[in-house]
Amino acid sequence: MPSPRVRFAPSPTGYLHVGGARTALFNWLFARHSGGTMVLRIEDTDRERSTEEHTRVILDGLTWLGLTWDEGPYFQGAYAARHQADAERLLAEGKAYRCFCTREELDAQRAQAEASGTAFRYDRRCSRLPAEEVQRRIQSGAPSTIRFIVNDEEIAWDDAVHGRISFQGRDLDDFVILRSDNSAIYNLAVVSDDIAMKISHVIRGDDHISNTPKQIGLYRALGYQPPVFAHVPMILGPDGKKLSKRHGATAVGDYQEQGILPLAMRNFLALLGWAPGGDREIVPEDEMIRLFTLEGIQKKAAVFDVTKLEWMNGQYLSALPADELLAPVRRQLERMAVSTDGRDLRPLIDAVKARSRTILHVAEQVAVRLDPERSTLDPKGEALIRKMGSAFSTNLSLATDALERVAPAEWSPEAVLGVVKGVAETHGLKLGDAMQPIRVALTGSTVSEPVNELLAVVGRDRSLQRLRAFAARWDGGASAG
RNA sequence: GGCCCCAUCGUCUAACGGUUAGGACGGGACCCUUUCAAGGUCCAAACAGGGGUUCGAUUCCCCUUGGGGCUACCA
Repeated sequence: MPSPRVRFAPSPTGYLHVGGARTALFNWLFARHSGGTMVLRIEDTDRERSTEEHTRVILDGLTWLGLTWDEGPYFQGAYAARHQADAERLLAEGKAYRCFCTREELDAQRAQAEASGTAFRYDRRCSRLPAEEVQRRIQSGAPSTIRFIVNDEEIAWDDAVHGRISFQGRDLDDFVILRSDNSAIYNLAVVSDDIAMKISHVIRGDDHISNTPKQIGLYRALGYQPPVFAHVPMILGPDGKKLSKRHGATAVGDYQEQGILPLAMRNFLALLGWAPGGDREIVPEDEMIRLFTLEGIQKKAAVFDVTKLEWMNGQYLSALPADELLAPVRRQLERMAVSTDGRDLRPLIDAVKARSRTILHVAEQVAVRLDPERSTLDPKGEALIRKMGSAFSTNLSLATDALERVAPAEWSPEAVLGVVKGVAETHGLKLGDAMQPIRVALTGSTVSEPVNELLAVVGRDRSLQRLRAFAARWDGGASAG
């Protein structure tokens, strides 16, 4: 068996959406698993809506996800001549005919059909035009399209994910394959290109199922064997509707922006509609490739759960060494206009990554450790201050006084821990009542790495300065603020 | 409306005729840490309904219901 050839064929009329990204991922996994070839084809035949900007964003998105292609990108627009030739060949062979119906006439027929409650099908009136009449109209300059003749017979195929799917020709109508400006309609362009590019497996979204019988008709009329079709389920929003802009972030770039790691995104997407079997959740690339099969793809549409994506991202974040997080965190800090003063960020990243779900979150926390003045008081921090009342600033001052006596050279997690413990003992405080105010003062939050490590990573001078200022601000309890 | 696809916890899924229907996210409880997380343990949570087939159906078939997609000189 020759090695499979697959393609990912986005149209550059929008950004790379998560649904498209997952289709690309499945194509890629299939190609890598089977030792096949992945072709990238940009379907830019909709001139009105296609832009170079979109093309670039789609390519960037695929690259970001690590979905490398072996051929292309090819641009469908370059093959207009072949598309037209294929249409004219079908015309010459009597498998298609010229249609002179105008858009207005067709709209009227459609409206009429709807009014009478019947399904609209093109009534083939132009197929009955005598040859001389067709010639006369062409001569007179009347615009025309080319329609493909759909025979009244069953068109079925064995879908690699759905099994057998069958349509009746009579339910389809003679669809247009070539516009009056001689440009090809999607269904023709795709088939013509897939034939030319020797595509053996068409892996695409479920929403193309109803196009498939038309395309199979075209393959046969053109004299070629249809490829294997695999229709992968849609990705839905939390409300169960097709994922769209109104659901918020749907473009791959949005998640990149939000600090999701490409490996996490790819892992998450792979598990949407496919499972490696067993209880696996975090699946490394080589395993994913080894285990992937079209038969393993789910038939049911899947809801995109951002919370689980973020959990998964957190898993990758915790597992990755600070070295590998350095670049994206730096980039984010730059965006936030945070100066790093040439400091080695790795210890700071290590301090916070286990408690973070996104790069954004890591960067924010790193920024706070670089300069506690950047911290903002979160609701839990505020609640703690309120709950402790005047004890908050009292305990904070007590701890600060003691910490001040630690020499700069001695400032370490161990030393600092000993000091705070000492304060708690001397004044009969629970350790938490001494620790938590420090945490809130330094981070604005009740969640962070162990407080002694936090103090160490922030540094002596910055810590003491911030602690003093914070104690003063909340002197006398929450009423002060 | 017509055609097509789909149906296991709220969500992602495992199960390929015989299981106390498993795991993960999220939720709850507890443990651990003389601090918060993280981590660990446990709990609640599903086979849409009805007919068949079968010794036996979540699993195979049919119907109903529900959801989704398509129905352009868009892709």
